[in-house]
Formats: sequence, C-alpha cells, structure tokens
Amino acid sequence: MTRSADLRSLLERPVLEVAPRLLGAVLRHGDVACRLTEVEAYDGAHDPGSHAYRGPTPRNAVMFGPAGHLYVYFTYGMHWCANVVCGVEGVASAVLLRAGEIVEGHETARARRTAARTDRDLARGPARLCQALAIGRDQNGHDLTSAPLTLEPASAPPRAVRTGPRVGLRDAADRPWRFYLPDEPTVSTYRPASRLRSRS
DNA sequence: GCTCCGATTATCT
DNA sequence: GATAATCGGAGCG
Repeated sequence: MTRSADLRSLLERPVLEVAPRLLGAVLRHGDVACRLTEVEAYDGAHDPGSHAYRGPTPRNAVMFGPAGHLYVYFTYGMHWCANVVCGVEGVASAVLLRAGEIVEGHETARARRTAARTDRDLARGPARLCQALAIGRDQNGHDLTSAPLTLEPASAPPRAVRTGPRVGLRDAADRPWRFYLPDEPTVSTYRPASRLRSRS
C-alpha cells in the first residue's frame, strides 16, 4: 500500500476519529517539518463553529472536496490558518492545525517567525504554525500527498490524548473537540471567547 | 504566568 | 457594516 493511500484511508474517517490520530503526525513543507501537538475538529454542516455550517461559499469550497487537501483561510485581517480536510467527499469536515513542535528546519522557521523569542513559540498557535511553515493563500486546496507540502501520519496512535473546549469560539464549551498531547510545551494556552473583548 | 488592547481586511449578512 | 477558528506588545505579579 502506498503512503498516499495510507493517508487517505486515515483521513476519510469521521472527523472525531481523525483529529486525535493527527497528533504526532508530521507536516512538512520543504525543509521545515512540524510535529503536531494540538488540533481541533470541525464537523461541517452539523457544527455551528464550522465555516461550512451555512453551506458552501467560495471560501470554504475546499472543505467540501476530498480528504487530504489543505483548507487555508485568512482571518483577523492578517493571519492564515490551516485545516486538513477529512471525511468523504461532500462532507465538509476538517481538522484545524492549532500547534506543533518544529522538528526540522529550525533556521528557516526562526527567520520566518522573528517575533518568536524561543523555539517553543515557533508554531504554538494556528497562525504561527502557518507562518513557520510558509502556508498561505497559495497553499489553499493543496493535496497533502504531493511534495513539497506533505502530511506524514504517525505510525501509531498517540499514547495519551487530552481534550477540551475549542479556542476562540462563541459557545465553545458545548463541544470539547480540541485535542492535544499532554506535557507538550508547544500546546497553546486556552483563551475562552467569553473573555475576549468581543462583547463591548 | 496573567490581563488588556490595537492591528487590519476578506468574507458574509 | 460587523465580524473574525489570532497575535504581539505593554504592563503587572
């Protein structure tokens, strides 16, 4: 069985099964590689937190396509965030890549992330991860079985997985669909939306 | 470690 | 016109 078939069979499962299995996987873009430590599940049409909740739009089109492609969106006027599309085609589920540990290409990642004062901060947060890996508009829709931007699944499921509310959403607490590895310094700190200054 | 706050614009209503 | 799956810096402890 080929590596790309392995990836596809893993990602075509329901998103709540896929998300924890992506912990420990390695996202590689050229000479920079990142081991994922924190992700979030977004369940398409059934999930008010998902960009696909209100149906297809030009922005979210990639999510309705086949598993294994990258859905990249722009937010807060300046940041890019990346998701791995999963589930069968037509089901708009995806896993947001929230944080990871840079395991190769530190020099390149540091040059892109000049605000990071320690290596821990290189990919701690979804927009930081994208900046460290040079993921932006041009990578939206990219097939992750195709070099130079690839996803290499972990050989085995993680030994332990923690869950919690998703970050930055209104009504985040109702679905504990954030998954992260215990005792990893690169996992981002949880900031509930209710304490963000969104209400004023 | 924490809290507050401004930056900046594509996207959708 | 309002909002957003965020970040970095300042100030505090």
